[in-house]
Amino acid sequence: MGHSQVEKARSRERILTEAAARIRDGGFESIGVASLMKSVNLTHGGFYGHFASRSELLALALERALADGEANARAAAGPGRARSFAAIVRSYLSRTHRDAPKTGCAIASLAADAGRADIDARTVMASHIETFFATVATASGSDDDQDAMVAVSAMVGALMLSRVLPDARRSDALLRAVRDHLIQNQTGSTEQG
Amino acid sequence: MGHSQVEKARSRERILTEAAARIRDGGFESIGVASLMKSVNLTHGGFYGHFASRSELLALALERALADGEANARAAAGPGRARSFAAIVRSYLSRTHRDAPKTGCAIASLAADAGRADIDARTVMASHIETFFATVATASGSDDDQDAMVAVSAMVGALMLSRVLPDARRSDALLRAVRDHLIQNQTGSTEQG
DNA sequence: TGTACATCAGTGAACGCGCGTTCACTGATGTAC
DNA sequence: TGTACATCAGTGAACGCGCGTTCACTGATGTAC
Repeated sequence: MGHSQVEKARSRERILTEAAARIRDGGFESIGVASLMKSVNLTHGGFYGHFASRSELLALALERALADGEANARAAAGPGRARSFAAIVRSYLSRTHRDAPKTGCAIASLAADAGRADIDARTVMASHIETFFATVATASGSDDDQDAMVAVSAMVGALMLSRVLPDARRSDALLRAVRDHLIQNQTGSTEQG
Repeated sequence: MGHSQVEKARSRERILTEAAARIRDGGFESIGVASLMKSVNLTHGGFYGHFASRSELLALALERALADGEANARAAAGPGRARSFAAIVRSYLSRTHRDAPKTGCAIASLAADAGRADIDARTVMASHIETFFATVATASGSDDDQDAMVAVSAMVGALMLSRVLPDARRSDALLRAVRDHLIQNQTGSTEQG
């Protein structure tokens, strides 16, 4: 059993990573200290050597989840390549993304929870929402973010709704409809028929 | 203290109504049997005279919340008048709606929770999502619901995101951007510049 | 390099608390006569 | 209409359970000499 300082840092990392995945999958309430530690092969007592409280962990896990989702989006267009607006939309509204909330956009998974949370959580998520707006605005070559707001709202909404629909065909159809619409009416640039 | 059958039915109604408001405000986890009963001026023991379990109440409260939200939307355009697409969008993306989740659209409040829930909850919400698609399609005079899907996704996404943003000005700007965009590019009818 | 000791990451039993649920009870309701 | 009684809506104490948190302990780590 490892007890070195290096391993402690690794343990903390594993706890945080697991927590970030879990909150996206099942919401904040899905995290219990005991079960979280168990899934990382530690016992619950050790938790407090890493975090002051469950609440502190949740705050850190939210930041981690948001950063994770952003990093995933960044990687989506392929290594090194700049993301086009279409590439962002295609990966965000893919079945892959819909079916993997654990590793996906934390804004879509946790916006409702954040909306009910304290000002700190909302502020943290807000900065990531603004980043998303800016990223989309840039990708579509727009100077103001009005159209980016529309595109981001549609993407987040469609992803969330697609995760509710139990009929796979309808869920797919929803993703496809929003994807096609956004790509055809390239927000930010001139309207295309 | 009333104990008649009529009052029992009223009690049940008050519990359900309160629960439907609460889950939209704070999610399913915000409902505790004791505190729910207390806010309706009853004691926790009586709960089980009305519902078999907390879980049964939650299922009923979800249906009620979804129906409530829909009824509100139906009333939004004024009594008796058919809702135009623009009227739907304006009321859905109003600051009033954003600031009153308790009485607002349960899809926006609970989509993430539903996405994580069992098939029953997802099926119930799915039928209301489909109704929303159909309502918007009809209001915009379209025969297929592709464009309605886009509009609904954008509305739901924008409402949720607007509830996260702590800066009122940014939140307002988001609602306005999506509202204006949807109304200008009347989905379903011919594109307008 | 080897030994002695302090540190500290992780263990697991124990805690207090709040929760959903049960149940014996109370007293108003409503029916039978 | 009035009385006697059964019903049953609501009460509140008590339950078992799981949770977050604490803490005395263990044994590997890593430092001092």
